[in-house]
Amino acid sequence: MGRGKVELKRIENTTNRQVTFSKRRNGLLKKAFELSILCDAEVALVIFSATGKAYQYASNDIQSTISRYRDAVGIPNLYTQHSRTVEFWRAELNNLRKSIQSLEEKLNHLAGEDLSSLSTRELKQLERQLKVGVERVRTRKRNVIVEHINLLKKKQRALLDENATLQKRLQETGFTTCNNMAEGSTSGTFHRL
Amino acid sequence: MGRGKVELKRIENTTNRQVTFSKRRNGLLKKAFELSILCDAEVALVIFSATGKAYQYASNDIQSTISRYRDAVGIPNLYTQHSRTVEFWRAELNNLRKSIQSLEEKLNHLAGEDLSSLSTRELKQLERQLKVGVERVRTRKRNVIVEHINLLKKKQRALLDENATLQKRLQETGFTTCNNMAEGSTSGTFHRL
DNA sequence: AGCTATTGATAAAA
DNA sequence: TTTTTATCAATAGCT
Repeated sequence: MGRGKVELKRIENTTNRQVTFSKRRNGLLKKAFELSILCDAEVALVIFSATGKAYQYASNDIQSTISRYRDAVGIPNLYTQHSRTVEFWRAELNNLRKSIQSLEEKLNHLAGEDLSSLSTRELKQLERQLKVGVERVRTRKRNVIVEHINLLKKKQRALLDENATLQKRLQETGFTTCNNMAEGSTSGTFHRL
Repeated sequence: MGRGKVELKRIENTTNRQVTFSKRRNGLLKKAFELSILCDAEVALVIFSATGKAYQYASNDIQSTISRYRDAVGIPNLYTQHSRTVEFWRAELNNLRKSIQSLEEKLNHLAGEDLSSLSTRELKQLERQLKVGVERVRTRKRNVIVEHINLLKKKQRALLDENATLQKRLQETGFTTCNNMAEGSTSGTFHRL
């Protein structure tokens, strides 16, 4: 069609190519439209020019037609994939929620709450567990206090040493000093235990 | 083109419609192909017949062309939406995991483990909490035992009543019986407390 | 599925 | 670009 046949290859002349694109594009869009009307077909057509401009015709809706096409061809629909992923995450969340519920129940039991569901046997075990916990906490508390005391003792000893050294120096430099000068000294402070 | 003009409306004659569909479909596919070659264009074409059969031409790849089209038109890409959803779920999961971690830490503390991070003040509080727990569990245990005892007493009383009634009936029917016949009776059993 | 008379599309030119 | 026009291509109605 036209004043001469055209080879089926890229039209090298830029102007020609662009003109032909414009005409044929319109023709294609028109024919797509006609096909959908005349034959009751669902058509979706997308064209990008070489320069990147987009043209489109869709008898219904591009998204839905493409989606239908994917289903027809058996390509897993993104929506399907999406919902599967969501299902997966939902299951994960449920698992974690259950874990949390279980942990909270245990915590409640240890706090002495919601015990009505427990048997005598379970109550005994719970009591034992709590006793162990109390004992360990007490032990730890004792240790902490002992450590603290030891630390303070160490500091005290260091300060005493320092005091002795300072007194000694003062005596060596010829000054006499009374014992209570150590208190309020700028080079060291006695901490009360 | 053809022996007569055609109105732009659905062809009512089914055979005609199907034949026309076949012809025009091929024409459309051919023209789509020619456009992509002659003018260096990117073309994607999807056709569904009225009967649901799918036909397609794509100079490059349907998926990529459609994706490009979406970008061009500014429709948020499904992939983007998808990854956003995933991000959302991931955040939810992380929150729950943190909750679980926190609960487990508390449980550990109540079990007297991993106490090194606790201050003296916190240790004191923990001990108090455990003591409260123990006390409540003991109370519950006591209550359970008391309830159990009460239940058994009630049963015993019922059985004693039954025995008395039975003895009375036996005496009324003229039989004499000794007391220990009640034990091993088929109508009632003494449960040991 | 072929065959043509016709109509429709479009290449080249303006 | 769009219009014109000469040609070629597509296809409607028949077989």
